[in-house]
Amino acid sequence: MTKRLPEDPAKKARMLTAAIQLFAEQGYEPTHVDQIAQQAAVSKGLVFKYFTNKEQLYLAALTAANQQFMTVIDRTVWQNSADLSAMIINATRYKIQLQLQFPAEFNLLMTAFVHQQQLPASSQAYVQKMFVANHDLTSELMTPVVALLQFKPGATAADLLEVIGYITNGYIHKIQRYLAAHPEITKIEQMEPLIQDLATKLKLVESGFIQG
Amino acid sequence: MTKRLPEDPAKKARMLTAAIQLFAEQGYEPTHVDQIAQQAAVSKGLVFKYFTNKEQLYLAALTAANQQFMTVIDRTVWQNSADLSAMIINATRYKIQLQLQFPAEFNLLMTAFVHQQQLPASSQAYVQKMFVANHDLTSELMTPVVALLQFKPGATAADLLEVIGYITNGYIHKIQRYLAAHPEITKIEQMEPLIQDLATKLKLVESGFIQG
Amino acid sequence: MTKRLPEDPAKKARMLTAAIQLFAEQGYEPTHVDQIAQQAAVSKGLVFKYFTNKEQLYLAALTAANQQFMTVIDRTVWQNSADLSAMIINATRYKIQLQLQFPAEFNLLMTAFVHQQQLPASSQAYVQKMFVANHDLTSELMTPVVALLQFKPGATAADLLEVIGYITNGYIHKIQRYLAAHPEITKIEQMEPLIQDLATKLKLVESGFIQG
Amino acid sequence: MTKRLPEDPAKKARMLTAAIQLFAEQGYEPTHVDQIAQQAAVSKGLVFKYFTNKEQLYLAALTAANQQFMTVIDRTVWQNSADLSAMIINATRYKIQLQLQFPAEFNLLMTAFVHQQQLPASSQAYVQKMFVANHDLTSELMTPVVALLQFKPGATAADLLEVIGYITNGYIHKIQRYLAAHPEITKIEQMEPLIQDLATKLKLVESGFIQG
DNA sequence: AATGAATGAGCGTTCATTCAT
DNA sequence: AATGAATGAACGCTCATTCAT
Repeated sequence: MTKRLPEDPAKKARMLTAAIQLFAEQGYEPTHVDQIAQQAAVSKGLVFKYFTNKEQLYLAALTAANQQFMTVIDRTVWQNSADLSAMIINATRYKIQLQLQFPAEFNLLMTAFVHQQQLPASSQAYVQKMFVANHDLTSELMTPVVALLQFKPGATAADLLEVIGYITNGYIHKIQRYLAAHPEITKIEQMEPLIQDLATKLKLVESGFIQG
Repeated sequence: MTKRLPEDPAKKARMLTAAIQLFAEQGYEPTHVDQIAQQAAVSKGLVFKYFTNKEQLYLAALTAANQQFMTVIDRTVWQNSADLSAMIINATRYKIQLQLQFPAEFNLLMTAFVHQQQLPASSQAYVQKMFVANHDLTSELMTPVVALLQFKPGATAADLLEVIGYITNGYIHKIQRYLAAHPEITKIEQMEPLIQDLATKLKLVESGFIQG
Repeated sequence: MTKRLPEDPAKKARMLTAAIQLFAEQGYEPTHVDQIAQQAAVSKGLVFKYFTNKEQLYLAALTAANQQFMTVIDRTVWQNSADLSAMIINATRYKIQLQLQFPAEFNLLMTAFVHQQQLPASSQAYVQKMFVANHDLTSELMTPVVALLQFKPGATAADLLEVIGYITNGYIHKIQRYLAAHPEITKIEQMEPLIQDLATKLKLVESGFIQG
Repeated sequence: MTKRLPEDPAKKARMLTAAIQLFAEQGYEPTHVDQIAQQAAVSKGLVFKYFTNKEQLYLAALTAANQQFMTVIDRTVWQNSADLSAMIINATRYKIQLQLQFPAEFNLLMTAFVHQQQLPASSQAYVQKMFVANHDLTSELMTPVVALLQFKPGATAADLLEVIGYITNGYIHKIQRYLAAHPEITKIEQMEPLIQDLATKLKLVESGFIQG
């Protein structure tokens, strides 16, 4: 309803791109608005006109990064999988692909949780909500696949999802560290060994590590 | 009566306590030396006399928090366990106890990794080393127990340790969030349901979630 | 109306003027950037934007003061002189004129040597070079005149130049002290007695004080 | 009349020695009371008890350095000279000896004039007076010798004394720079060439540089 | 008398934010 | 709308001075 200010979308996009990259690389405090403006090839004043203050800019960067993934995401990756392990492998492979494609956005979201405490309370709630939504989406996509499984007595779908969540989360961090240490990697194929390793582990979680 | 010492241990302790708490709550950059001095009820000058500069103070806080746990830690918790799950449960219960007893120290160490990039390079190396040492200690304590297990074909002790690492790590964060949201909890007994839940999950990882 | 320039020359000039005056009056350490900003009627931040730090500001003040004289200096004063005494008198009269015209600049340069040891090493080199250049210029201007003189046995042009250097140097200080004590003096004519006195002395040095 | 506080003369002397050396080496501002106390092997508190504040300490150091020379000075050096040049040479040689013997004191007095402006007005007056007294002493010692000279028409004893003052002053600075650059020099004999050079110049001033 | 731990005003410097153009 | 010069609060840190012991 409220008439939006006429904003140049190209400039706004450049600012967000710069913000995403620099906040992801350096964190919240060490990134200066000056830097972002310069990298976006706009004036500092315009950054404040479009985003009010540094905190809002950070939040906008976070939202944009999240949107990036939400827009691009291909749900069929989750849906067209034979079984749970295959699904997770597909999903992980897909995430790595996204990470290779949008490294700055990916990094920003990964570090966002951590920087929450450095932001005013109001922002923290927003970040929180975003992550909950992400988590819910993943659950939603996984639930139908898990529902088909035949669980042992005492085991539940929720338990398995939670455990898988911890493992994949840990693995994503491992991969991120690996990619950061090996910037020459640009193709998903080069990550295949790690993906297969994760597959093995997930299979073992399904069927059990221990003889008996 | 009390002889004035070159370094008053009471004051130094107050400064470290304040530093641990504030760095843990707010992170490195947003915490100001003034704040720490005020909370420790000493002058700003004294903080610099005792710790040279803000970076060293952070490092000292980190070291003190780490020492706290290293000193107090009871290795028998790991060693006197019937099986792997029992061991991890004992360890987790023990960690929760420490977290309840030294919440600020615990939080500081948990966030230290994350703040690494915001610290000068020299500090990063120190933090890194500390965490490697911690990880090595855990591995050392766990290895003998895992060695006794009978693994299924294709499963290895290393795989299991890695997976367990991800799960317990995720669980520790879950518990930390839970405790932060429920400050009324002061006794380990109140956390018993969560611990039992973790136990169930670990058992399932050992034996498998899926029928057949 | 006035276009806002990246560096407002009026402001920069005000800062330099203030810096020259205050550094000259008080020396390097006792002069505070706050003071300079206030006297120049700009914010402290702007001083740093224009001059990076206090040391560079001092150097800029020094350079500006030096430039002032280099630009204004009229070499014909040295060149169109009948003999050595006349030349030195002309030069001295000219220096007094400059001192009356740019007292702060003059004072700053006079005290610069002395403050060298209180400046960071990098600045010392610069100051040193500036003074050597000044000395070289004076020598260059004087050499042709001295070369025409008929020296007594045992006397050399170099000796005479050195002695004259000590005397004029001492005299310049004397005049500077005199002007500082008599701020009502604004015209070179009022200094004529001192100049004539110096002329007499230089003549005596040429021909000798002592009978026989 | 007023009962003096019981002061330990040995400690006071150590403080003054340290103050003289450090103020001479580093100047007023860059020298810290901490440093002086440490070098004097007394507590910082005692320095303030004995000298009230840093400024008074500086003044005391100056006075002590001056006293050092006043006490030690051998007036016969001036008095037992055949003629003016001999007298000045003797005096200069003597000053160099003092400079070698009490380098810190000598340096402090040489730089005092310059640091005057960095001290509060009250101190400046004191320093001023000290230098005037020194000058008067030199004049008093020289006057009888100069009085014996047979001056050319237009030349006066006062003129000659002034000119000689400038030259010797310039020369003392030259020697001081030379000694600072050649710390291996410890004996007056090593300075003899410079002294002879000065002698030559003074003779030339007496009799004139120029033929005819 | 003597100490040196403790203080805090004040320094140089940074950077988010404002505003004249 | 867009700029970037200008601001000033706030930071980390120093050091003359004080005062409990």
